[in-house]
Amino acid sequence: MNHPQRYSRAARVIGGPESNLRAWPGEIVQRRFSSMVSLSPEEGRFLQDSLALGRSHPARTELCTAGQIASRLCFLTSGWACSIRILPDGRRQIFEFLIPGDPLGYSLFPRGPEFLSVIALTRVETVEANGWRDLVGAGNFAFPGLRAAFDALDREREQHLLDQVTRLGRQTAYERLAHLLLELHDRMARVGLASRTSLPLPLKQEILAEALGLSVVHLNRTLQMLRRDRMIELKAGVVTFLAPEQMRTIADFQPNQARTDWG
Amino acid sequence: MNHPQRYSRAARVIGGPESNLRAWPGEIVQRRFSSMVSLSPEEGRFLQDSLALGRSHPARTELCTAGQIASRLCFLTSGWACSIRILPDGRRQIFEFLIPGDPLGYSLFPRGPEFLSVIALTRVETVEANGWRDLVGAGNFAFPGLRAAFDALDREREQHLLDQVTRLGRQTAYERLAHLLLELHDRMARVGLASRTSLPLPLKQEILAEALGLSVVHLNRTLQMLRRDRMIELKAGVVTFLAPEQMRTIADFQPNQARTDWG
DNA sequence: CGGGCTCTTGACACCCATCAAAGTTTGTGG
DNA sequence: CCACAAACTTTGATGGGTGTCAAGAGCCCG
Repeated sequence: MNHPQRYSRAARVIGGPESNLRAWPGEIVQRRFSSMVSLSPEEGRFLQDSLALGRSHPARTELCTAGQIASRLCFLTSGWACSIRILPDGRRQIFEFLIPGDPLGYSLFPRGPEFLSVIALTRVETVEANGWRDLVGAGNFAFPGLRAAFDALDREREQHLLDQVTRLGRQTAYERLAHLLLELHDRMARVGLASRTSLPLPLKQEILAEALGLSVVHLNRTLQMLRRDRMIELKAGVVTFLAPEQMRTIADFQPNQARTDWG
Repeated sequence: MNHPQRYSRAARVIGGPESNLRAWPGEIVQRRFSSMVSLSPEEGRFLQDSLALGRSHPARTELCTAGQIASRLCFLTSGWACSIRILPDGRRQIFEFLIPGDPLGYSLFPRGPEFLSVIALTRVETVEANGWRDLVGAGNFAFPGLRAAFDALDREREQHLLDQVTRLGRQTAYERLAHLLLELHDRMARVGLASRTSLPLPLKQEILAEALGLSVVHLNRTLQMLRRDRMIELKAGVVTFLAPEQMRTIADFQPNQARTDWG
């Protein structure tokens, strides 16, 4: 189901993110960490050196279950995934979207799929990190920046969940969708995968509906309302924001607050 | 606004939980920890000795903001509280209820009240714990049981949030309310504050509505449907479960999975 | 060119919010 | 202990947001 592939650091030289060659997967993880904290040169090197085994997974694959201890620390380096719960009667609720740079449930504890599963929404590339045992969970003061980064990742995940609760509990379909699009744009932009006004969004409307607690039909109509109001354009899987400030107000969108260095 | 009061361990002798005298507040925290992990005698003693300053807060008081670093570790020893977000237009969304034994946002990071606030729903007693710096966050292997307990607390909070998302996103009002009541009963029973079939619930319907993303009126009607279907009785702030198994099926309620010792 | 997917649109029903007002309980002061 | 006010619960009427069912349109891919 997945195809292991080893990277050497040399690959970094030949392929940047814009290159046609396969990009060095550490690039995106590096950007993700830098968007939250400042790493020392040693920490940056440790991070790069720890990233070893790359894998590719087709869409719809289960990337990890909460049923197994996530002993290996993995990052998404390309593609989209989500964490989801499936109810016995087939209803599906998406908790959170995962984009390149995000960790794959590194804090998962053995719990069944009725608790949570992580599923690839597109073709996805992951990279496995080694030597993190002493950094995650147990304290390690040799790399305070990396520790801070993991704390920030936890806080960011918490913010995503709380925002998700607020959307579902207290916002209309229109506000929900606007808020989610702004969140995704914000996150993608922070790792350099979105321009200031546009967002590549390779998701079926069914997926957005499952995240926002709506039916596909109603999600479609809401999307069209956003277009009719000239809030967004949507062509070929790319959302363009036409009135981002107004949208932020309508959706009560608060930008991410998890970063620790405000300088 | 709050009235500090010092406890000595001797207080444990004179007042048990059923006593008219003020109960030793560590009792409930002890039960909370024991419901998740097995503590060694030394760990139990450390836990008890760390609990020092008790405080009392009237209902509607703000217990802690996400705006201040929660440098002090606090536990709720009596009464109910909740974590909540208030939108600019006044809409309110409750994220989670806090019951006796629960920690009060110990992992909070400086973020404003537009992120999250913790508010007392009834008169509330808290107790402050000292000497935990090295146990929470940084690794401490002298007390593996306590470390495991904090991990379990994190996982439980995560479960509550994911359940909350599922309720709001994919369940009907009837299922939502049933699920929440079962969760609260489960949690209260685990710390010895609920019998096998009943649950003291000192909450206004308005509060339940704010947690479940419903209007007060509709929450009231849903409550009556549960009564009409002879699922519950509700008298004088006490819920009695008449068909708990059937209710679990309807609400797809999964009991807590965060505990580490399954023996 | 045909067969799935996905997106879109329409019709209809229902769940739930809102507004309003009547009951009921709780709290408070005399 | 009573009287009264305030808060909370309950009930009714009405409208709107959203789900469901169904069918057509666009698109991709074999």
